[in-house]
Amino acid sequence: MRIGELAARLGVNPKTIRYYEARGLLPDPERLPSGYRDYGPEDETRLAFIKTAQRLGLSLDEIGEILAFKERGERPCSYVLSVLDAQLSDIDRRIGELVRLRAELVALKDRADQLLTGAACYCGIVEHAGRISQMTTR
Amino acid sequence: MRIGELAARLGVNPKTIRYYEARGLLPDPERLPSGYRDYGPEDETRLAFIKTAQRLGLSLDEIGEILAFKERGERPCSYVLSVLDAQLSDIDRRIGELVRLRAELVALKDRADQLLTGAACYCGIVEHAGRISQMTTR
DNA sequence: GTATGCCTTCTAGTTAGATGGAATGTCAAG
DNA sequence: CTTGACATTCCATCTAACTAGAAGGCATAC
Repeated sequence: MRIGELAARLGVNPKTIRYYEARGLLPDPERLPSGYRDYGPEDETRLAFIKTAQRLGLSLDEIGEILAFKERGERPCSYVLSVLDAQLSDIDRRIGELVRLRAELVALKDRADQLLTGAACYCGIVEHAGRISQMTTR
Repeated sequence: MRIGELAARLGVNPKTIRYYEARGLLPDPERLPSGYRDYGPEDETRLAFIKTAQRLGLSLDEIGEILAFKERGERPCSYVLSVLDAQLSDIDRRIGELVRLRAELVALKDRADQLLTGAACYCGIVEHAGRISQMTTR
């Protein structure tokens, strides 16, 4: 598959894919006789992984380290292990924080549900609807 | 407490606090006779919330909406509720993804532990130690 | 009484991550 | 055989979120 199709499947800009390649996050792809990049399903998997990890707050550098490590068949050094450990405990902390934030939002919503008796109402926030919908659909 | 102390407690730059104030994330604080900003514990709580939410991937705009909503005593409109719902389901999705990523990292680490028999070893990644430690200590 | 901290406003630079545009080349359909 | 969608590279620009510096002035601490 060519870059446009891969980009469309994952909902990213083709430029972003070339950018990731330049940053070493994606391997140099096969090329068609025409010189076009030719991607397979494993590239799609890898790109999806990058996007997911990114949503979770990992930087491209961190994601690159994880990917490099996944590829490396050789013996890892203890330094690499410690990086991995650090990432793990970081993730644990984040899960905890997310759970707490979730609880807070739920409480907020419960309070809101009680206040809302059914009829539509007007409030200042709606005037920002444009900005908010941009915000929530990105 | 003045801006410097608040900044130090939370580990942020004083400039960042003024920046948040300018963005409307923090309320205009009380002022000392001297004109200095005077913060109380509730400001610290709020700033800590901002920083946590940010680590979890929310943008300053999103955080602002949540905070504005928390403050608003009046009846929320159903639009606001739907924004809150969207944020909640987003958070649920992220928790799930984090748990999966965690499992993946654990598997990776287990494989690594097996390979590592005890002695130190050299590997290419160590040559990037500078970059990595920058990365993991940020 | 002199550092050091904070105030204001303004301007400008930084980083990460991505995106846009120009100039040029390739491919598939009609 | 041309037209429009896509590809290439290179360079430049954009956004979010800071962060820094300067100018000029008052405040507080040792």
